[in-house]
Amino acid sequence: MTKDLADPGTKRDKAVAQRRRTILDAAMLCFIENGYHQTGVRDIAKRAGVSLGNLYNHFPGKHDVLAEIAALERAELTPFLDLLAGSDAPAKTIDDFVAAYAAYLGKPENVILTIELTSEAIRKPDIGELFVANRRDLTAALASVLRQGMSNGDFRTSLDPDASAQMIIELVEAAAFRAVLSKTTVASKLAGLTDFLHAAIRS
Amino acid sequence: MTKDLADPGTKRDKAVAQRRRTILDAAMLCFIENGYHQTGVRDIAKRAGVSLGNLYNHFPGKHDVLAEIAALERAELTPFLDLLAGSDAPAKTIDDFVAAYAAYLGKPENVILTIELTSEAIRKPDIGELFVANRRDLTAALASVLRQGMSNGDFRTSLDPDASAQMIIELVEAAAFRAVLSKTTVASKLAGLTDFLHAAIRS
DNA sequence: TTTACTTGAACGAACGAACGTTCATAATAT
DNA sequence: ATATTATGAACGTTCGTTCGTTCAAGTAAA
Repeated sequence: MTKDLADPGTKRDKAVAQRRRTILDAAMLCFIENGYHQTGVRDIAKRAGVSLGNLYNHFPGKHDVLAEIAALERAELTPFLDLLAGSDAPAKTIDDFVAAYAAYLGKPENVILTIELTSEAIRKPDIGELFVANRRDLTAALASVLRQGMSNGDFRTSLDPDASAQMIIELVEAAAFRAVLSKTTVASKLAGLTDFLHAAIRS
Repeated sequence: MTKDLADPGTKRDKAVAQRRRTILDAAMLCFIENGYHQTGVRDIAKRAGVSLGNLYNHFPGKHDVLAEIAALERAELTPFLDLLAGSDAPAKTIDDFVAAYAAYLGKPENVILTIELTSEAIRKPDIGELFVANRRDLTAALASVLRQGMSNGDFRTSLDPDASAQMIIELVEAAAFRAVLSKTTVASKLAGLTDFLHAAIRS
């Protein structure tokens, strides 16, 4: 029998959960600063204030640390999913979403972590699946708003809502990525983006 | 005095140039298959059929091999630059470009190499600069076509040609990347992309 | 409440493998 | 004869992981 789901958790269990979280946070910072492959397990342990051996009591290996971070990233999406789910004015919701998502990706660390995960996702199937799952949720929510807007006349009815949802997300992400590389801001690209976007989807 | 530019090249010089190229090709394949950090210098040397020490006669180090590959990638863009430069029918040229670029990125190895360079570009300034330089050329050529189309009535005059050029390129690249991760084809996404694009830019 | 027993978190030395790079030496072209 | 290229052993470092051990918290019997 495994642990009861309603288990309040002993003092020890809570401490363990906190340690795990500490390690993950430290790993995130390391990966952002120096990249996954340039980060050693010792670096993570040191930053987390945990011994090398103990890290291996909490995680099977380095890869699993990254995988757990990738899973954690899913939680970051909930604000955006909520924003999209509670829509009653599709055109405005899309604008709000684009602005909010751009603001989120305006923090370079978020972009860098995404890129770090991206390049691992190519060759690590488990991370790849998490990656596409995250994207699927966001795309579905956005497509739903697009469909609403197609019904109420906000958007052109010839729109392919699923494909368009993908592209809207990608436009924001690409702008954010470009901002990181060229050391400018996403905000400066937002006007051009929304103009382009309005023309693409509005009726 | 360095080597004369008009130097016809001795037999030896040519052989050396070929060796260099052989090594670069081998390195490219390694980086595509296993990623930059997962590839050892020995892997490159072995694949190129060259001794480990000799590789260091041709390149100062591993990083320089990647940097040279990044520089080489610039040459890959010339067909697209030519296509865009020789435009007399902007609307058609854009469609042709999108189709051609999508076809190029339809080969997963091109996408993977780009991602590999991308994630290095974040922390290696020299590669980052090559990266943005490549993109600047392509964007400029595409923006020029957009401007033509704005004059001749193909495209809406409210268009921001530079920002739009960026976004067109990014839409194709994002679709290609997504195709790699989800193991589908770029071709299947091309219809939705061009529809979205036409709505965004045409008058 | 005190006792003996169990559990697993914490630790860092140690392991073998692989890393990027250097170098003395051998081969070869000019 | 000379200059350059080719070679692979060797270097020192770092990698991810394993291991035996210590010790504190949890459990249950007395």
